[in-house]
Amino acid sequence: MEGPSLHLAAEQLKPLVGQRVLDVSGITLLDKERMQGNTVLAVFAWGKHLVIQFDVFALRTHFLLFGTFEARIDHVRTTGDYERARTPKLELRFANGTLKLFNCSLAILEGRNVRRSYDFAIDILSRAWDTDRALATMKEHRDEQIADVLLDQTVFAGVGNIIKTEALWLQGIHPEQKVSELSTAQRKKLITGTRAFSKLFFRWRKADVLRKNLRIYGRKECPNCGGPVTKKETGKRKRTSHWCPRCQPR
DNA sequence: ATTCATGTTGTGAT
DNA sequence: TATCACAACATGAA
Repeated sequence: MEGPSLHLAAEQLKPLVGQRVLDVSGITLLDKERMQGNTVLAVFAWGKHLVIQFDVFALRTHFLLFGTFEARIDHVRTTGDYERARTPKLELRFANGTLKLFNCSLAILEGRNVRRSYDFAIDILSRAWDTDRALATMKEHRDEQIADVLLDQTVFAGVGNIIKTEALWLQGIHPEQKVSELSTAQRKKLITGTRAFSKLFFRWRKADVLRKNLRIYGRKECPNCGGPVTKKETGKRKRTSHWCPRCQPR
């Protein structure tokens, strides 16, 4: 799950703020009983994290590759997911609804305001996003492939393989290009383009029309030139990249 | 039936 | 010390 999906989740779960946890269950090994009777003080997303703040601690969820959640608040189903029979890792019941978290990595963060421990300047979807900062951090990775740097959560928190792939295609940049081979203008355009695409991703995801709007990810032909798309694991991260060798020359 | 995938962390070998 | 391959987690869609 990429950043925009987490920001959407946080938006959907806002009605839980002020609600008290009436019941806790699930197969997590965390001390989940701590949440029993506790009130949700805030819900927010940072990068690929979803954070639910309680009084003196917070619950941090990372959905990794296979994670999903299901929420019904005021009888409204807030995800496109269907009812799942399997046991949630964690289930929280409130007076106004229920939240189920599946196949995710959970952690308890100590603190009354863990939001302060997150640096929102590197969250691709945050209002606090700092392009100059990203430009500067990028320089510290000049020998790495750009596809690897885009996935680096300490540089572009929230960017995942789809955003990476689409953003590179939109800018006509080959995923295996090294940062040092890109001009400053190219880097700037890539950064602002990645952020702009992330916002589109959010909008499409919300309207459940993401897949059909992806132009190169998972495609066989380049929508720009009609040529064949190359699909290959790239970089030290060995994540799949799709690119058009004609429109994204090395 | 098999393979692949919107991801990260930890371990042990080199 | 750094880097790397690999494992582990765990499920749905094609």
